[in-house]
Amino acid sequence: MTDVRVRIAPSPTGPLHLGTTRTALFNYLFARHLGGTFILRLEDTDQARSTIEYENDILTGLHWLGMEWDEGPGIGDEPERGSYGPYRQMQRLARYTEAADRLLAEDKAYHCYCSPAELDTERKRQDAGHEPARYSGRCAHLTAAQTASFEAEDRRPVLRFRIPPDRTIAFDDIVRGHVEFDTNALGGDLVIVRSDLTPLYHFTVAVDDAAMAISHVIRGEDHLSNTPKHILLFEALGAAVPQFAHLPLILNPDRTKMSKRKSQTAVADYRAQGFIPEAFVNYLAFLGWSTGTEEEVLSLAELVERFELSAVNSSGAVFDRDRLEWLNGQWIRRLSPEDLIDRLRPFLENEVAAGRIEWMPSDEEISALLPVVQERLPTLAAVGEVIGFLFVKDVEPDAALLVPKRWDAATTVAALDAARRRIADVGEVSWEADEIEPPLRALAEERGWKVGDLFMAIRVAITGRTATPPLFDTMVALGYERSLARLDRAIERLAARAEAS
RNA sequence: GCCGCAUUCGUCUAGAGGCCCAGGACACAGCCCUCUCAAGGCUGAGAUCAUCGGUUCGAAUCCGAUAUGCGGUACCA
Repeated sequence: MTDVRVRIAPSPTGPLHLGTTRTALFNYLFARHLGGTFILRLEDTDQARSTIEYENDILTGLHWLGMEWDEGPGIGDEPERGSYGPYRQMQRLARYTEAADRLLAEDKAYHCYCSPAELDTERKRQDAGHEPARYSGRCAHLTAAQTASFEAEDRRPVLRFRIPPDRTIAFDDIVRGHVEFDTNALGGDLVIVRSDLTPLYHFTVAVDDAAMAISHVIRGEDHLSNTPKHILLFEALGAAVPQFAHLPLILNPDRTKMSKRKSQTAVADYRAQGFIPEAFVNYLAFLGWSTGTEEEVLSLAELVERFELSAVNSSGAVFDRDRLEWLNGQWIRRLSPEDLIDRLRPFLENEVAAGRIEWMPSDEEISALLPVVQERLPTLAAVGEVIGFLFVKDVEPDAALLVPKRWDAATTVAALDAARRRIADVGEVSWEADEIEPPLRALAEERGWKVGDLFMAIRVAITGRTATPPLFDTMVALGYERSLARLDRAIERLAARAEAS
């Protein structure tokens, strides 16, 4: 068997897309599982839309997810690595020109002088007549005189590849099985070089896959219909035809192909929202594939071990953010404390920058909080919600929230006041959760209050919210003085309000 | 229009002729745990396996038709 060489070929015309990422993942898993080579090639021939920012976003995102490639740009400090380069199509232009010239010389391609407007009216006419849209082949056999006349009109020709008529192109797709196409339904001769002499996708992909000795083309289902064109091009180029595997599409909730119009598609956005790479990769791997066992939470290395291309599904998969969040929580809970702190730090800094918290907690403070925080984080970005109230000078509890539903304001003031005294009695030296809790339970029992009501009043007074980590751990984290101060403030505010009404 | 691909709980999926009047997970509901929120545990609801016909002793699994959906049909990738 020949060497396994696969590639991901993103186009830097937008930020790293979820679909591209999933395709990259499956290529990566396939290559690593078989000990093959994983290649990154940048398809940047659409100069109008490609930018260096998008290119960086794509490389950064792929690195972030841990899918290291063996050949291509952006490996370590090198501009690129690998002996099949260059890996940017704009740097391979000479190769496309050479291949195009060859096809032209062999009469497998020809110059076409039809203008876009002419082609457009032709298509409209076909559409109106319920005919399949296809290029008529008007320029397929021009005489020297006709060519000269077009040139005299200063028309700039495109290069068209001859699609042979009446042939059946068949291949065995690794995920879909046997697929056949009639070459008459391919839309006629294919433009492979623009009138400005830049090459087009179908052409560059075949030239490059051949030149880079790609053994398996693993890509989205949206390319299935293009495959016969590619096969014809491989043949014309005298190259071996690789194996194909067309992956099911990732879908919007309405089951159309996932788009940024209807879904969040940029990987960088998920990263910014506190999803971690372990979860992301884990989630994506299970879109269209599964191990066949009941395992759900698997690392990249475990996925590599289990991956089988032939086990990939053939029907599209709706992206389910709820499930991603669940997996993210699973992975966050599996992180070591040191690791979690490192990953949380930028999100806390972001909270500071956004003014949602007033200062940056120290590593020691975060570390002390971790046991109660870790299981409460669906995403890293949720950290502000969970412990942010500790890192602001004051909270301003809503008076309505302060009063438990079974109580009135007067009872609440009395209860907070009594609690404040018990808490003060604990003293700064004994300031531990186990020391604070018993006297407050005793207080509730003495007064015949529901423990939950008392604790809720204290919780809101101290944190300003009704959902927090365990109360006494929270108080310890806040500190003796600050806890008492917040209680005082709450009592004051509530008393003033009670009087006023 | 033409060509192609697909169709199992709301969603991701298991299932490759009898183990399936269909299993797991997310989401949802209830209960337990519990100071709230989570996490965790248990239980539940949820799929006439798109429809029709065929092959077979037997079909979610094989074949055909139909329907529906999606993808492609560019001097985009």
